[in-house]
Amino acid sequence: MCRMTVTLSDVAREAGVSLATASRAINGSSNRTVRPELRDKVLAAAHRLRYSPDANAQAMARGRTTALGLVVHDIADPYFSMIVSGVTAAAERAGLMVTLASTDRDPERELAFVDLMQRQRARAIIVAGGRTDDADANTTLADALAEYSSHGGGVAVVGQALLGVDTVTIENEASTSELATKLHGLGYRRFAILAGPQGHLTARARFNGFRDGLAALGVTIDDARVVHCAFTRDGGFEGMSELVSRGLISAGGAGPVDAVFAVNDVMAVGAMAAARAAGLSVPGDVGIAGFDDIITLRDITPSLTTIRLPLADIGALVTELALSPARAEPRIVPVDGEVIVRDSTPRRG
Amino acid sequence: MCRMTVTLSDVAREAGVSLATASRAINGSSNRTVRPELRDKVLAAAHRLRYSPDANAQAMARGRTTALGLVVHDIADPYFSMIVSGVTAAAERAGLMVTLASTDRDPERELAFVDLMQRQRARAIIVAGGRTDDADANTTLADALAEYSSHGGGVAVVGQALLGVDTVTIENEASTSELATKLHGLGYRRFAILAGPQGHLTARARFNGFRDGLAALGVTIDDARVVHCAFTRDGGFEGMSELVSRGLISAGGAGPVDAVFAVNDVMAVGAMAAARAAGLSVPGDVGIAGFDDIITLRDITPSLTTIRLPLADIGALVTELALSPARAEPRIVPVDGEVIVRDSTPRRG
DNA sequence: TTGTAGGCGTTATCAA
DNA sequence: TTGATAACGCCTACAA
Repeated sequence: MCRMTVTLSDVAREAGVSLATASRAINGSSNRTVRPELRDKVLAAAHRLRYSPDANAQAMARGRTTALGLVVHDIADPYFSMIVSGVTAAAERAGLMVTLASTDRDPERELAFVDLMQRQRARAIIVAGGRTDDADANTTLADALAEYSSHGGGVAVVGQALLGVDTVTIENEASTSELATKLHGLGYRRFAILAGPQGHLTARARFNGFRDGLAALGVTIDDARVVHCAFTRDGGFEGMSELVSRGLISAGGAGPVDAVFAVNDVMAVGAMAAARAAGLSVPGDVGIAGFDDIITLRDITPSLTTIRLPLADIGALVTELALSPARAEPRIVPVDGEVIVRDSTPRRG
Repeated sequence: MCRMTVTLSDVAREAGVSLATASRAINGSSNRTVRPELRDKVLAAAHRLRYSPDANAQAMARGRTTALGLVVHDIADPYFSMIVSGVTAAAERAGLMVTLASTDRDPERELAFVDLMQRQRARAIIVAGGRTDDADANTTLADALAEYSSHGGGVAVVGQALLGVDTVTIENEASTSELATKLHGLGYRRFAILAGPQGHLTARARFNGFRDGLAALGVTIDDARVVHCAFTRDGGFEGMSELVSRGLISAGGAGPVDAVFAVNDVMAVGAMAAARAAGLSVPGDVGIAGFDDIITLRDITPSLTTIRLPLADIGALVTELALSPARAEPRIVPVDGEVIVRDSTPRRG
């Protein structure tokens, strides 16, 4: 039934060769030097005994592992699951296995995972997900990553470049600025913004870019039209409800606001739901735009004006960064978003 | 810069104690026996030297790891990412790290991953995702899992109970049968089905359940109204387009079909898009129902009649199964779906 | 309570 | 080309 584990020694004995030879035959070590005849004998023995190499022992002997650590805020969020998809694909290509942690934005859990990967001697760690402006948390994480990195581990993050490591940054400002310009070009003039949580840097960047884009066109957004809310569907719902209850949006597009920009797609969808719940029509009474171009939401009605991010590519990219030899200076790789205008913001007569 | 790795020996020397004592102090081994005074000295030394235990070495010495393998078909699919979310949460509670593979439904990659986890001596392997009727692939996978299991690894799958291991099954037939009954109760009589791929067992079960539920009410579905298509959004789109082009669905609900059941939500959404693209209205011209109750799609318009699955719970459940001591007989844990009627299938006058 | 020493399964060095 | 044998970093009887 459950005989002891078969080790390489067993295989060697079975094949009538030395341990060293068996090792060489099975993994074709550096100097490919083992007579085919013996090699086959070893392989046959290994197969016969159902030998399975112990990866932990190999890792120890070789001094390197085959693990890649990946931290995301929330794996159930389509934004992250798409990035993870890109990472797993790239990792598989690189012959690595990915160890995943979904930390729910908890700095302590992020830290714990970095420590865990450090102990696992993982080859690299990837951190996905925007930071907040919690300087302590960022510093602590940066320190942990630096410590890990100083022992030869690769590190890369997607988000803001403030962890002192290779980073894939999203051109949030530029993209939202462009979105603002396009919406303006479509005839929108009176904007409100569902700006996400206060300390959320990605949310902030998207908000700033949008506001600045408008400012460049001479349009300003007063504070009463900026609602801070959770970075989630429910946050969008509540934010929009707030706008409605403030009397900013009303039927016939006659309200003080003719378009709402939500700093991500799921918020935008929540906002749409809130609008409907309030008896308002989108885009009839108000236009709505989001950010991310989440695939699952591509069939929403009306189709959502948004900014497309190549999330899977970003995952692949950050993996390459994490795996490539470290530079003295951290590399920053900016990724552009593409504004996509759809039915949720038709031309405003 | 990159000094050699700090080992436990270094810590022991620095603390002026033996290796054994250092080991006991740091991990508080079985018999908690180490004078507080010494313990503190060791801990201080460890901290001073920035000691990080080598998990691989520990795994080898202890003879057990802390890894949990998880295979899904496609991590970018919200169905799976939700399950993964449940698994990662449960794994964290159990003090395990999860190693993820997204296999894109490729049997060879599934196998490769099981083998990989076998070599890693992972504590357990979880396989999420319905099987196909490819007997060879199923047998091969079952064998690999059995082999793994015979070495003491835990195994559990969510899907069909044909791998000979603990399984969380979805009550596909019962749920879809109930859905059929409810739709019938709402006045629908002339159904078409977007049935998914031919060999896909989950798709088949959902189709069968729906058909049987109708049959019990004296309603039959002839083959012309069953379209096989990919288990994806695009599959749903194409399937619906096919139905339309066959002249089965037309404006005013006057066509031969008054409701379409898609075997999952993303297909249903694709079908909605196709209906719209064909100038048809949902639910005006045709009702549509799906399966899964994907959260991200909960705000789709019209809101989708579907069957809710507690996906995160399923993830937690399958994790518990995988981690609990193996039984002689595989356990089968059925999970019910809950029919949720929404706007996409209003009462039919 | 602490220390000594053997072992975990491989790889790698160095002779033969 | 092959084979002893020493690491690899840690845990754990067993002995002191």
